[in-house]
Amino acid sequence: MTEDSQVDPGPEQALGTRDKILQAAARLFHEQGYTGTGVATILREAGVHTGSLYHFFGTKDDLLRAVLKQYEEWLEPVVLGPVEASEPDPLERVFALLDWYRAGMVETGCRLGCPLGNLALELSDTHPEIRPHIDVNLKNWRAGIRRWLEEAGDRLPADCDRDALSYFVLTVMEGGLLQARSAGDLAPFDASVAVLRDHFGRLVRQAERYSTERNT
Amino acid sequence: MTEDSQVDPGPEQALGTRDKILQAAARLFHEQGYTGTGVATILREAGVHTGSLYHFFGTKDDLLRAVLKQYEEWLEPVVLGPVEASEPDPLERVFALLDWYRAGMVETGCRLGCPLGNLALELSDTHPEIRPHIDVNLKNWRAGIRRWLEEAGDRLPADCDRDALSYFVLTVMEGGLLQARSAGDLAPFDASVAVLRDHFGRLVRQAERYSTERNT
DNA sequence: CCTCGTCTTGATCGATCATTCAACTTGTTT
DNA sequence: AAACAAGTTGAATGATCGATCAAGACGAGG
Repeated sequence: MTEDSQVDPGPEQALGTRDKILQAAARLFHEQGYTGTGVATILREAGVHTGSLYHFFGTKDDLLRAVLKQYEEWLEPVVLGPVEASEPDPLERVFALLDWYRAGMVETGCRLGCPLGNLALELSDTHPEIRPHIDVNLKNWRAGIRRWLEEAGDRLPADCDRDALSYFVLTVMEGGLLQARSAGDLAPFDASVAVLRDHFGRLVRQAERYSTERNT
Repeated sequence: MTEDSQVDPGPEQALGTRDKILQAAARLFHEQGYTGTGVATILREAGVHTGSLYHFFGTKDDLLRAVLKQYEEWLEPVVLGPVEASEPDPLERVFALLDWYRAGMVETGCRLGCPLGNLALELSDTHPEIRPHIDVNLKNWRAGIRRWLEEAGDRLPADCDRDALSYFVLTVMEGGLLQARSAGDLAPFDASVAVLRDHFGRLVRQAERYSTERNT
């Protein structure tokens, strides 16, 4: 019996035990937070047993680290890649990213928000050994955004601090999501994105102004 | 013995049992989060016993609500008032507020951050009955900021959406703090505030430009 | 067929979780 | 001084916490 007997299990069922745990843990940490999620719940949702979890992950902390590692690996293929594929304009990619997050919030009725942001605020004080792992993720996000800003070339003013601006985009995203979740309404997020767009508009117009001056 | 015997207890010791619990709970929720703080810890830090806590607060949830209520009452006297007293310029008050938060982060070595923001991300999904209480607090903050923006009058462009801008200021604050705590460094916060200041500068210059045009 | 390493099963551990409660002290009212 | 409410004490509850571990299942290599 080298071939599969009976039915072909769906791709969801085909996950190995380790991946089932990882998937369930990621979802539950996102929904309920790290401290708020018990190991027993992860086991139940993943459909595995105690020993399996502790076979692959020595500790609940280790499991969290594995989840954060997976987030690192997903950034390019799941987040940045699709955005770059759907939006050629580097500056518009910033807002496509924000829209992507917005769509996620609409789907869940203003719940959940950013998994990294949630863990960041929950754990960066109490779990010092976890903080760097969250920081690496945010750093990668920021590097992706900065790449777009640099691609934009002279469409942004030459003296514009693209590093600070890449921090700023993440800031707007996380801060906007925080307020949207508290309000149960996307208005705070939308208002924040609108102001960010206004700011980008001013930067672009300033760069255009300089460029036309140079050509006369 | 109608008069106090022996020593006059310091103002810290003079707190009633209820206030001691409230103070300890507020501090611990801020440091460790709501889920991460056990009732036993609150009792130990407050120096009271089980029954006392449940005499004044029927539930851990009720205690959290009382903490949030206290935050509401503290906003004017502890936050907005001092900022307004120290900084007469309404626009500069926005940045004085951000500086006030920054100073708190410096004191604690980039720890803690905003107590409301922490609770917002931790609980707005899992504790739906708490979410409105957090939202009211954020709404009050925003109202205070919007008051300043309106005081600024025509120093901001007439078509400038002050409501969106007040959302935006809070967004920058919370988003900047989140990144600063993850990084263990204030650079993300400072970079974000710098961009915000740049944006305000552009708004003010736009308003000035319009005003001089009108006068010629 | 046997054995070894990988993985799974599930009972079990002590610690901690939020909460309850009856007994007790204290201060005020009559 | 009797009565009563307000507040305190601390033991005890069952539930759940993260983690351990011995026993078994399973496939691969000899």
